[in-house]
Amino acid sequence: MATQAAIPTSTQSWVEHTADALRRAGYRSSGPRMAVVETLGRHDCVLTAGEIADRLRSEGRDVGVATVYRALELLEGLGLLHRLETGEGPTRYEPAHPTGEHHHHLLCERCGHVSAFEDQGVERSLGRLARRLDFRVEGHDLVLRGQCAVCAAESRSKAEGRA
Amino acid sequence: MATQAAIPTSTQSWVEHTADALRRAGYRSSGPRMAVVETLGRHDCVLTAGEIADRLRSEGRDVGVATVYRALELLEGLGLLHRLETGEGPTRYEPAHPTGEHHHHLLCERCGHVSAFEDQGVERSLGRLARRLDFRVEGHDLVLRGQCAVCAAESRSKAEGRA
DNA sequence: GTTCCTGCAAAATTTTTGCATCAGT
DNA sequence: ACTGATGCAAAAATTTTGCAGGAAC
Repeated sequence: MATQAAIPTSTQSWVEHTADALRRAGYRSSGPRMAVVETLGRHDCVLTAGEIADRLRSEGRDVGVATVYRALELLEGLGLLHRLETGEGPTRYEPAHPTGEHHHHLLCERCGHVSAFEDQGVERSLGRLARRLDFRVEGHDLVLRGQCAVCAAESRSKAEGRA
Repeated sequence: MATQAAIPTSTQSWVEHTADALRRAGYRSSGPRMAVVETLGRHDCVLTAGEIADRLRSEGRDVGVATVYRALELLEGLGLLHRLETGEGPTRYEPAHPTGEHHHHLLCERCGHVSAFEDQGVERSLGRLARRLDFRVEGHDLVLRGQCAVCAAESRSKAEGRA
């Protein structure tokens, strides 16, 4: 029920869907803008604005940071991206799938690693909750904080060593 | 089950509990530090570092921003504060109650207002989920995004006016 | 040919840090 | 007294903005 495995992202289709959505909304599919979209589409994990700019630079496709930020802002406004803030470091972004299918995140507070999971039980609870609140719920963000398996094992063995 | 009413915060006791926890952890209960704690304790809603500094200044108790940030960092590290990032504006903080009792937030994306709610159904789902993951879950953050009742009413009446 | 988009660089915002001085225990 | 905490101011890190030139439609 709760999957922690790689989430199938059918990258290509999100990039295509995004290009369509931009055109339909009257925006241009310029080179730099699509370079940002393609970079996001190639990674199922979250990326920061800086990381996107760096990756593009290392591919020889220099795109100014301002352009990256503007593209991210536009895409998020169109519901094509999800934003994730973990409290450490800059804001991260990842593709939002048109199916409404989405996942949430596990943040390891020791190593900073972010991974994804899905859980239908939680989604159902959130759906029921949304119907009860005097608030028009349009989306939700959920982050579980703690220690990933690797770090948990490390801190366990350290504790044993000390004992 | 889902409460959106004011959450009883028994302010005084959190401030006292925090002073104790600081002392027990070997930290000093200095004037500026406790001024930050008391400001947080007087508000059940979230506050930013800047807001805390401003409130203190307007009370005549000037505390440097650096001190506010250092106090917030310390308190969060001791589990005495929760941190909330909404993606708009600076990080917000609020008291974390020693009972483990906690709430989550509703963020209105139109007016930026943040309110709180509790829901046992969601908490139970999250508990079940945590047991299934290969991850040592120590806490969770949940933000529901959308429109508050006021903004939803406004956008509804605007739509009618246009029709 | 328009109009939107980009890149650069400067500015704004938020948070962190170094260091001399001060206060809590 | 000792040691940690503060305040200031400078720096770092992240994001936004103005504007002249360039690219998409």
